[in-house]
Amino acid sequence: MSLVATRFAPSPTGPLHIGGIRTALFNWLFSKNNKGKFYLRIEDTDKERSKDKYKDQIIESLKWIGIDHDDKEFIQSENINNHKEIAEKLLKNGFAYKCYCSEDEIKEQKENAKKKGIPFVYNRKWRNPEGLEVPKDIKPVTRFKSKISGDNSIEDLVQGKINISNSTLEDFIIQRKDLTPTYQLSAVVDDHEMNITHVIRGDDHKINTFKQKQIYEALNWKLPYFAHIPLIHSESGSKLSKRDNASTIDDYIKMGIMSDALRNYLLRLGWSYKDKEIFTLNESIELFNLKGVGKSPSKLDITRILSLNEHYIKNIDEEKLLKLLKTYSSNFKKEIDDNKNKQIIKSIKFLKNKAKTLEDIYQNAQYILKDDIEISSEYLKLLDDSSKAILKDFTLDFEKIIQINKENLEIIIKKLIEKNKTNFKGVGQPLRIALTGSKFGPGIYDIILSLDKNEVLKRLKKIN
RNA sequence: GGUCCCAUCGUCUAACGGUUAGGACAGGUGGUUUUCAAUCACCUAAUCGGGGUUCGAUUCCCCGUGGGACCGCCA
Repeated sequence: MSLVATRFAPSPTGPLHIGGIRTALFNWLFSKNNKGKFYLRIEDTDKERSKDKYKDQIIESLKWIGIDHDDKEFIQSENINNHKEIAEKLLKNGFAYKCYCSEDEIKEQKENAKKKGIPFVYNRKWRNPEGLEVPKDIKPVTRFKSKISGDNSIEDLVQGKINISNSTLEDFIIQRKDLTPTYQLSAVVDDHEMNITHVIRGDDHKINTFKQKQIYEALNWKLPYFAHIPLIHSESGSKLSKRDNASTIDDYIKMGIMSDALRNYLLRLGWSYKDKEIFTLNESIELFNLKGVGKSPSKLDITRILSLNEHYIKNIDEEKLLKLLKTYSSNFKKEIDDNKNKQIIKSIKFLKNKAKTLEDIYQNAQYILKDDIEISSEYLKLLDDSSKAILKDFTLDFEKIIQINKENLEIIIKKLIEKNKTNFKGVGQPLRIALTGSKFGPGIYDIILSLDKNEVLKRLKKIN
């Protein structure tokens, strides 16, 4: 058994959002840093909302960002018999009891509490069933016999010591009326069976910890370490939810964000190491620790993601960038034909300098990717007679060039500028429009040099 | 409402109780430039408020204020 084991335990009730990805990342990083294990557990005990397609999507998302789990993923519902057995054991040993309250009764208690402005805590009616008659028409739930008095505390690896008064904890349900176990029970049983040593999760689970701790104690099981990391907030300032826009991994992939960039962004969101901003995967494994995790929630900042992405686009190996671009294009745009590879590699040096996303590269490479350049009427208007004359002159000179390079092109263009008493723009803009169909894009020399000579001539002649 | 947690530039964050409170992103100004960019130089910008403790608080304590999480037969 290894010293450290962590797990990521999402419920497959929707696509993973990046808060979840970050939790997974921190767990993964922590276990890698400690040369331990990292497991994935699919918490699918809510049968109505759990979907296989989400399970697959979650696994895909993790894989995309570079997180791999040890062993096969653990499916919580497959362990349901064990959960039930433990519930029985708790019942038998007096740590839990059957509660025959009807749903209406509970509802009434809740409304009363609301009216009085006091917090709702189930009134523990069936904790002591003496003198109560068991109703025949009600299937009972199983409740855990929570401590009523005293204080309780946990030593959290991120939050420090957290105290709570036991009186605020209710006798929570561990088994539904259909006898299926609830989260509080299943999570504890599975964490125990999987020998999880460190539970790293969002701090929305903080209160659960006190409930779960009591289950551990009742069973005489060793309590794992807990680390509750602060949540990621949306721009609006509240907990990131599945309903927020652009918060799933797929949304970022679609935007043309690369996994390294997102990984780096998520790493630095809530965690820091001195002044360091850029971390390779290996660096992040070596340097990650729980001490560096802050306590306050952080806001999602898309410009930061973009700027990190820009950094990675500029620094990644060009062959790899081409591969990513092609994957991106075939997934979300138009497939890039292999016969364009050589040309793109040649151009990627300057294309990547003006891109924040893969989509930007794709857009700026349109003049290469499209065999037929279309010029919108708006731009066509810019090509007046004098511009056309310049293009014609350029064509004549260009045809004569034997060795096409920047120096030779400069000579021609300089000559044209002088002859027409204009500036570089006077020559550059018509050329750009003729060759790319756009006013924006890479430098003129870059464009010409990256196109085949015949292709340049073809495009120029089409204008005149 | 109850319980718990949090609080440094707009954002992400540094700072053994002693720093001109640092960095990054964004923003601004200027240089370079054929468009858009990129790039280079420089600049703006923060310790939530009030009390303590201390020779000295961003840092420790208390109160307030603000924000968040939880309060499901969801996980």
